[in-house]
Amino acid sequence: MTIKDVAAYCDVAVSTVSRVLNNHPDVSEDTCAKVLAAIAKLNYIPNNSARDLVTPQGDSIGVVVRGAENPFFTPVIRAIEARCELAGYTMVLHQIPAGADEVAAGAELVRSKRLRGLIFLGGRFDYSQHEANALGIPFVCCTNTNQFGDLEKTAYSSVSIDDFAEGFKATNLLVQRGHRRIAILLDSVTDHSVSELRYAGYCQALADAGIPLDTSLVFQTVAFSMPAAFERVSAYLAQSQDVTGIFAVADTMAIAAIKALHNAGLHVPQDVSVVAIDGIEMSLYTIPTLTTLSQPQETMGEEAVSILLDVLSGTSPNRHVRLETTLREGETLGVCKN
Amino acid sequence: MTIKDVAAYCDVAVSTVSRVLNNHPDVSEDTCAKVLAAIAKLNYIPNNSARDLVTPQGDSIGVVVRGAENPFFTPVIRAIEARCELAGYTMVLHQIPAGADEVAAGAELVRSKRLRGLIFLGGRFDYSQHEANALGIPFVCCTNTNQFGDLEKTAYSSVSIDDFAEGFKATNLLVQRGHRRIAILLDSVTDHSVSELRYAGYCQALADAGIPLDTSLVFQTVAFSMPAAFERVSAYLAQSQDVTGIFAVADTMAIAAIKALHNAGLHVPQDVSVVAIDGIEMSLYTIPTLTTLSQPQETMGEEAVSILLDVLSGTSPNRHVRLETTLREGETLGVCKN
DNA sequence: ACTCTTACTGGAAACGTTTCCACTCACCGG
DNA sequence: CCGGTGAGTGGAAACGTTTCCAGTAAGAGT
Repeated sequence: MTIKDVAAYCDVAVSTVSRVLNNHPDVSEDTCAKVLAAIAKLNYIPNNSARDLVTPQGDSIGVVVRGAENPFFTPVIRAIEARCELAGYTMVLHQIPAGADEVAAGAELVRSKRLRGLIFLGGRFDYSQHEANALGIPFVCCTNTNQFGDLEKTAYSSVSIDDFAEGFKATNLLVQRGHRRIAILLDSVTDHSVSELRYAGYCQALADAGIPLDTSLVFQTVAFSMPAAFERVSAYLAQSQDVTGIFAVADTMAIAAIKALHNAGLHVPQDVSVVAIDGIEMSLYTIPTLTTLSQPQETMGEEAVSILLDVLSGTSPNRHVRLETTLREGETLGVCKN
Repeated sequence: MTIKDVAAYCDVAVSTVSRVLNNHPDVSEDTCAKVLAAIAKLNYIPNNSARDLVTPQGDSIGVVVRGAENPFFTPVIRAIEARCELAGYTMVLHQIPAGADEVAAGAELVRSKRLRGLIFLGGRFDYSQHEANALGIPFVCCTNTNQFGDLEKTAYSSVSIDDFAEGFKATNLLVQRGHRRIAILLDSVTDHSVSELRYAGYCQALADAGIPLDTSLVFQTVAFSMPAAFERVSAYLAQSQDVTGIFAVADTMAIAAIKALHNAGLHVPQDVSVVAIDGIEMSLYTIPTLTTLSQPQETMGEEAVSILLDVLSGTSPNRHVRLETTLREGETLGVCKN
């Protein structure tokens, strides 16, 4: 069933059918109606590959998600897909393990699919010119931003919160309530991920409060995983219970930490306060409700697509967008009693 | 940068380059090496549209997810994508609102992308021959199965648990511990979704135990949403607190219910027991840990793709696969004290 | 009645592949 | 020395579109 069959069926040229298909202006009403009827009757479906072939550009946008098991990404991805759809693009989702190299995965995706742009979710915040060249198409780094480098010169775009500032803010929530034994629960401080920036904010907040950094309170885990976070906190509590506040860089980890505290017989927030960053829906329903700096997940996804479309259309150069969190006050933050 | 450029660059015919690209046997080692070098040097990327055009079949499998905000689907989708990738297919994900019509969405997807098969996640369990025809390509209904119709004659495949039996089992967990005021928290009992079957199992379990069905204990909500479940349970508790057991057809709803109970001053499981079906990771970390019948999420996704590939290759006709749940014993199930 | 527009339509090239067919050349056996 | 074989290669058709260009017919203006 091709355009030719349709053309033959209603005795017009293929070009006429094509015009009808693409809403071209100069085609008479009768012809248009006739063709439309034939299309419906024959249940004709245009072949997108052929269309893609002749039109210069593809119509797909790749999304590489590192650590998609984190429910934080779900609304972001949904927003991206919706926005892509609206703009006539197809979202091609590719999920990679938390430890994997998203640039390599992205390059592979570019190579095998017909992508016009790429969005990285949960990757690093830092990409070299060389990596950008290797990718060869515009890309947006979503959910984290390089705070250290010179953003003006980057060969890519980004949309994120100010991770340093938010890490600082979260830690400060604890500091202001008198906590001094404040642990941080994070991924890795050296992989150029969001953890590194939030950790820097944590360090700054401690420093400003005159609290020396105690590395035994830096709970590094892997992959934002709940089991890992649970184990790490449990292991610490088995040794010592002097911690009074925990700043988790992700809601999921915070929830796992609360469970670990609970299992160790500690109460939140009476014995230990917990704050996090993310604002996933689930953390509204934990007991106690999580206090967290909520990220605008939908907006992030939408903004990522918007930026990409702008760059693709040449409307604007690469840019870096910072969004605000909102403090979602839960029940896990209390005054330090010690 | 096309295959012609590569051919010109190393002074061979395009057909030769094509052969190298597709690992055809009869091409000499020297030529092969020469072409490969040129490809690398020129950074040539084959145009998939052109390839798709000439090869008879597309390489995409569509996945329509209804209510993707449910974290239950996350591992399923990941498994589907991994399996597609392995088989050389591209997964095209399309998320639709909980109330939407997945067949219409699927048809639209088939129309616009170049799909070979389709997987429905979280849709209905029942599809008519007419709908199958309209879709025009093989599809798998994943996560639920028609228990009422004659499966042998269906024009589609499915992979799921035995929703009726599991609904029965879950309810029985409560019955066996002496509960008689057992509520069910579900979506809609009449939309041919998973809720309907689990509800039937619930009714059966009650009937077997000689407990009359009390429709005021049937908590219908919409869209498996946590806020809706929370509101529904809260509203009931504001009227009456005589319920001693709740069977939630999804973990998410159970978690919301537990929160509602907690806010109403009731303890789980001392005052009210809660059981659910799903087994999402998060429910291992709730306080108390959720007792749930855990579905093999990865296996479901993998199986869905396997079936689809078999049907596509003609290896086997449409088939219906039933998987087993495993009881994940948490802390939300207790003996009825009344 | 003749040209000039205007409105529409048809024909054909082009997009970048794959694959079939035909061709060349070296080599082998007779 | 010659026909046959087979490996390697080139040429060209085909896939289903879009779009440019040319063409036709009708209607308007002279």
